Amino acid sequence: MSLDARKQKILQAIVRDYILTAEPVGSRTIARRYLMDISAATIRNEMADLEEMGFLHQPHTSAGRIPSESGYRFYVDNLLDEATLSEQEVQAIKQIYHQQAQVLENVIQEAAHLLSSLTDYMALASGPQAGSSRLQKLHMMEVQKGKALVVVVSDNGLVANRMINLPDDIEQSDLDGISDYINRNFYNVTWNQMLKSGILNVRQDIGRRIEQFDQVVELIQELLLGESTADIYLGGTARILVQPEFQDVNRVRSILKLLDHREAMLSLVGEKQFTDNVQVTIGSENQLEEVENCSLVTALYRWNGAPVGWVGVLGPTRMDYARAMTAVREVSKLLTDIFNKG
Amino acid sequence: MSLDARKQKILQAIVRDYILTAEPVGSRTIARRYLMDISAATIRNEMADLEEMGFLHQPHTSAGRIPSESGYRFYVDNLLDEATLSEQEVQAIKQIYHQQAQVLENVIQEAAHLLSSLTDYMALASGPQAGSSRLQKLHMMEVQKGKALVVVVSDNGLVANRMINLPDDIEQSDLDGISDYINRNFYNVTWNQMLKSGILNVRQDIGRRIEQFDQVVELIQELLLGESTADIYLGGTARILVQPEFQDVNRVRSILKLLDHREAMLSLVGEKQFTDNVQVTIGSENQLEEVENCSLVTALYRWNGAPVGWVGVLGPTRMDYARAMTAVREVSKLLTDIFNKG
DNA sequence: TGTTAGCACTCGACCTTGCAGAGTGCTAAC
DNA sequence: GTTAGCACTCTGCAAGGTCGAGTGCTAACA
Repeated sequence: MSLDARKQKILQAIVRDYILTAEPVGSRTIARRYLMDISAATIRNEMADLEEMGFLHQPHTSAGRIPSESGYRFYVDNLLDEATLSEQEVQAIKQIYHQQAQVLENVIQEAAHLLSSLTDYMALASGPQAGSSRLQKLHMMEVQKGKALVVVVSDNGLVANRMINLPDDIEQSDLDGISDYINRNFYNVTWNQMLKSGILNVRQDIGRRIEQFDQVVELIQELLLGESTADIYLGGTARILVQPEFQDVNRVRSILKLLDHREAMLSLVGEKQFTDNVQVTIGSENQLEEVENCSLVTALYRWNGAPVGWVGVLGPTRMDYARAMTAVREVSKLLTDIFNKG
Repeated sequence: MSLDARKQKILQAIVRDYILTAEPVGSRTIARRYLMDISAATIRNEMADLEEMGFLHQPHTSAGRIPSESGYRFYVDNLLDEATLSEQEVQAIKQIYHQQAQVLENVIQEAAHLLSSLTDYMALASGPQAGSSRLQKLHMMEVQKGKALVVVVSDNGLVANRMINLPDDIEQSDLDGISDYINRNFYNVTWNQMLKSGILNVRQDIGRRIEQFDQVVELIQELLLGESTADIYLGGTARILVQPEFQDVNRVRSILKLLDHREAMLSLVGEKQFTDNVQVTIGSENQLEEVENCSLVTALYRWNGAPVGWVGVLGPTRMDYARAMTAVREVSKLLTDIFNKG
């Protein structure tokens, strides 16, 4: 039994209506509201088929149908109409672009808020994490006797810093020597290349002089590999509570627990995502069971051409996918534009 | 009518029982469970008095009594017994202290998690914000042609950095000149003193050479005055949902909305708090209406003797104040210890 | 004068019952 | 292959009844 045109139309109608109302959809509703040229009885027959094929299910005998995860999946892959943003919404996006003083964190945070207000779901955004970027500059500055600040910059413009302790006999000139050495030998070099060309040897040479040189190496590694427990920005956490499926506190709890484990949130998106398309993960397609009745819509943003982070929304599986996808796409474009204009 | 010893005992019993059960407390319960030497009828009379005095109220005629905000206030100020932490809990605290690689953000985040798990409420912590600290060191490094990173360190060990654009004709040696000048003239100087001794003049001198010198000044100001929208760390957001008063989603919503406005969360604690004691704010004593049926227990932590940030828990007004206060006190001490040992 | 027992009363929580409405599956007719 | 009709199922809701916890008041007691 294949999904002929009529079945597809019916499935589409059911998904749309359910997204709108959050109530199980009956055959009569479909006949009246969406497909006035066929009767409810016919639709009932088709619905029975669709249920057997796994695209729908019934909460109980005398209720309407609800799309299953495969139902949503088919809808997203085949039946979706592009959504468009209103002129007003487009303006709201542009406003961020033209904003003053674009400090990295603020821009991403604003983007998350914007995305959440566009979709009415909870928005997530990762801070930029350079996958395998290159060392641009390292600097060590003595801040007070016995304490120095190490600052590392990558070619993507990311910055990391850490305070380290020094033995008493080290002076700023020694630090300059070390950072000069590193800058000369490892400029524009990735972490992997560093390993090969011997940053570990440097560690041995210098290790005697700076006990905590390990921390410097670690800092470089974290920055270049993007392995730091990078920042996650959230927007509209409270908005998910508006959705009728989250009226029950127990359902919300598992999502909120995620907020406590930001490293877990990074894993939500994972590494599969290296396409420019908007990605949709529906229900249990997500690895984390905390969000097994949620869907996630995400997209990458880029910095100097390379993907460095992502934005997305998390909502119920009964999500307005068309709208969410458009909003996520536009906001990710916005971030890419902002980061590449400077 | 004054609060004689017996009334105090009864109030104490009611608050304790209500904290425990979250159910309105009846006279019989008190007589049986707490004060077996007086009868329920007597307690009823006393309770009527306590209600008239504003320490209790009744949800409806035939229900028990619930402490009012003034009831909690009197309890916290006069009737509280010190709580103690279990050996196990003390160990958990010490564990953070002895942890490796104490990166600032991680330590504070861990502290928030710890505090939340100790109390079962939501924990908040501000990142260090130096109130009026002193410039320790400024460094400007050219990262690529036309782009420089400015790094500023305060005497509290706080670090801020920002990327600025440069005109083409500026080189690293020029940047060094400028930062040398600032370091020589403003070392160990507060923002207020800088204004007096003329950082604005410097701006005029140098302004011609670096268009974006404003941003450098702004960065210094933000760091020294602690006016940056500093980081707020949260722990156990999901835990508040366990409390019976937050079974209703609408009550949770207003709290979660706070999470979206981190600058508002800073204002929760505000400036009144410059004592070393643990501070308790009950219900509408809080400025923000979002938390009008919550209580907040906070304490400062210090860095080199100066108060730089705070930790606290947010829970229902029916909070185990004794325990919360002890936990908050210990965790704030922990942070102070950690920051001062290095 | 303060304390206590007893009693009538109140109110919410909970259960049962009955009904209306929405929706289905099946069958027979078109 | 499509449709109308019908019996059946299940939820949601409102009405009514009972139970139990708790109160305020009064009268008796120490």
